[in-house]
Amino acid sequence: MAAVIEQARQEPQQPSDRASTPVRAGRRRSEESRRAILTAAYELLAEAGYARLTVEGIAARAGTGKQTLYRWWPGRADVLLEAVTAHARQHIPLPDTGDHAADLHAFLAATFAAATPPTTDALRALMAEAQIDPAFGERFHDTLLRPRREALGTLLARAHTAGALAPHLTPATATELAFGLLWYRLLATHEPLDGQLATLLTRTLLR
Amino acid sequence: MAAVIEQARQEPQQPSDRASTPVRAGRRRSEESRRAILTAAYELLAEAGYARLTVEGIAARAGTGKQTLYRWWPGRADVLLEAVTAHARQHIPLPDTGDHAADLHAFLAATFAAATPPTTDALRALMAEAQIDPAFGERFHDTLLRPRREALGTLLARAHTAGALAPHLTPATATELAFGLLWYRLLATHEPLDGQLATLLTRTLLR
Amino acid sequence: MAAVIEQARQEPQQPSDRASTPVRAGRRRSEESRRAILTAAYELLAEAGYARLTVEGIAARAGTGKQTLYRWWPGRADVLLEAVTAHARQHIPLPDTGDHAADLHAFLAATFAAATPPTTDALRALMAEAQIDPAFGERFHDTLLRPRREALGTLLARAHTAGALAPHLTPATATELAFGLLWYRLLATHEPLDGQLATLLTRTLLR
Amino acid sequence: MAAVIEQARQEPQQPSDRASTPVRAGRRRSEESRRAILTAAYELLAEAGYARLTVEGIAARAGTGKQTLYRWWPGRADVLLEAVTAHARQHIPLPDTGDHAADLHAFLAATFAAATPPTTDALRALMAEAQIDPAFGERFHDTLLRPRREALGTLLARAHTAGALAPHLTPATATELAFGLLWYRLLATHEPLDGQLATLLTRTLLR
DNA sequence: AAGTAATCGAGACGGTACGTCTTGTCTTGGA
DNA sequence: TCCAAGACAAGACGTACCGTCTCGATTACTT
Repeated sequence: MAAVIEQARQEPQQPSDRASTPVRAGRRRSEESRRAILTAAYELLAEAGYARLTVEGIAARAGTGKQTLYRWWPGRADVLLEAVTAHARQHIPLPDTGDHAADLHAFLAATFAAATPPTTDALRALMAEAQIDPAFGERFHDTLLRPRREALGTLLARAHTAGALAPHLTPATATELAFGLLWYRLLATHEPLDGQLATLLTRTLLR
Repeated sequence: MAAVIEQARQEPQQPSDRASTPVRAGRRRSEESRRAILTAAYELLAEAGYARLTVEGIAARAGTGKQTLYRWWPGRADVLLEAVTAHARQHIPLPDTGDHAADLHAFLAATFAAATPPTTDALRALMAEAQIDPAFGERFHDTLLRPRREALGTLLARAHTAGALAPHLTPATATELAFGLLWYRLLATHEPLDGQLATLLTRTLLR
Repeated sequence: MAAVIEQARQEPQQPSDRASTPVRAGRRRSEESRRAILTAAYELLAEAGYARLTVEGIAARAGTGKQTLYRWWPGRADVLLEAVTAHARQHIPLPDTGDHAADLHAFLAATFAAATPPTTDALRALMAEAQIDPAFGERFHDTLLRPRREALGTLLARAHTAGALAPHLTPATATELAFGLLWYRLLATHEPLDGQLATLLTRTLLR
Repeated sequence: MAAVIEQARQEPQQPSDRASTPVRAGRRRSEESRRAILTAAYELLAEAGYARLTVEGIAARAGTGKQTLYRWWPGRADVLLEAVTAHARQHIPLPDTGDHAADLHAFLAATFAAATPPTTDALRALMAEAQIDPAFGERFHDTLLRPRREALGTLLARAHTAGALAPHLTPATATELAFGLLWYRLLATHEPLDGQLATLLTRTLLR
């Protein structure tokens, strides 16, 4: 868990940066506190669930003040979002081998592989919060949902151009079918997502 | 809105009944309060969103005490669930004309037609709450999700038996694809669900 | 300590009453919580001093919620004020024997006797808060200071009418001299107030 | 206001000095920051009252860092104390003309004259803080209260030696009566202190 | 008609977390 | 060594709701 989060921030990503003044006075943001908060949030979510995940609890577990959390994130959901995106970054490549079916299958398999127990809890919480807090919903969309949707859309557009897409489907709807299935399993049935399902989806979406 | 809710309870449905003692002494449940609470919850959701929908607010708007709400529902989400199911009941028939494609299309079109603005807000809130409160999640599942999934499953099983299902698909996965698309649009993209989409789905899921 | 506070409220005094509606619905104010809060405040003041006397601490010690305190008092200072006035009520009679010197001495001696260690801490805190929060200052004035000033003023007015007041003095200034000495000792020198001082004041203020 | 404070520091007074090393390396204390802090504190007190006078507010108004304030003063009260003593220094002479009544009256009149609106707010705040923070109370006592009490004590001791004190009074109690009246007016009644009152006090304390 | 029993609106209760504010300390880069 | 800037841990503030618990009043069924 900690290991995962420590990997984030390799490239100076500045997830919630403030200004662009090149030289600034004053103490700099504590990278240690940032990581402690992300880790604490992730751990507490696993232990107690999102309903009992509180800003106070995160700060206490992380050994920081609440103000430090509020200074850098709007609330608990954004902390979780950063933790998840930091984690998920490496796992979503965009294969382009020329074999559309292989590419699609690889993408789906990688996506499904990233949606496993520690992360699924966070994803479900984030999607829930996105419904409740529209402002967070937009950030969630921009940060997590859209990039993945666009990646798959690009992949499927290539297939479409090559005439490989199943009849009647557009890249957009095919994307929605794929992610719809993913999220429906996460949110509604809680069934696992495996390679077999990736195969089935590949066959259904392509000719 | 109020009209919709007033229609519910035609058959004595006892949404959250207590015991089965046939005759009991004492004052009987106030139907007026029940309706006022359902209406107030629905209105407040539309006005302020789920984040600001509170038990206190509902009771105040309905002109009842909080205890009256807690006596008959576990919490705000269950009030909303009853309001939605009362509304949605009439709209989900299970057509069986022999024409699988027509049946499926009719089912999907009816389902999509029910998922329109006043209701979609409630559905999104309910799905969110189901992620946060697992106990409610089960009730949500049993009351709303499963019945619809089973209806579509039955319909698609008939098609499957007749060999009309698209290759590789089982009735279960086809159901997930359909509802996955529905919920993905509700939760993630907020795009409308129209008859055209029902046609596309029908063509994709059937041969 | 507790004993003192329990004596308060003998006559239904209703220190911070709300409305005058004779019949009210709803649960009634908990006398137990009220007493627990007054006692907790008094004890914590003695143990930790006014600087560390917090609303949270009082509520925690009293075993009540913070809201219960805020429902009935504006803040910690008003709790202390009620505790002190409940305590001090019995100790301030207004003697009228005809012997002005004896009356004055009795009044001062009783006043000084009430200003002893457990109470003095509270009085100093109240006077301090009165300087910092003008709104509380007015309540402090109306509840505690003025009644005592008026009592002594009445006593000294009788002496004045009988020509017993020291030359140049009015009842008002004589009152200010007496209470000025009292408060100066409480706030500035922390010297004790004894019967000897009452005698000296009596001789100085009367002929 | 600013003018008053700028006059302070004529003799190098070092209000809260550190060590006695005569010559030290490094940047020297900024007299500009010191004055800005004193002025800002005084202004903010007048504008917002002691309750809203914060270290952060003072530093922001003064254009300094908080650390600069904490480096030279223990807290906001000590800043105010320095501002007041700087102001009050010139106004309290110790007359000795041989005419005890004239001397006393002059002393009282000068003292009362110094206790006027801009300063009274600070005095009331200081006396309040002295009750709440005992450590500051001692500094307040040593810096402001005792010197004045000793001055008046000295004056009255001369009168006592000459047999001019009112019967039963000692220089100490007479001093307490005078300052008690002063502070009671400042803290409790907020009535002004005028020359007439000085006359009355002179007549009461002397034969 | 009297008694019993459950519901109702009202609202106080003990809790918990919120998001903000301020404290006093620490860490920067510059003077 | 000091300074302005500003992040930090800590902790209290006053508020908002939660779900529970009295209350007196009302409404039904049972005797």
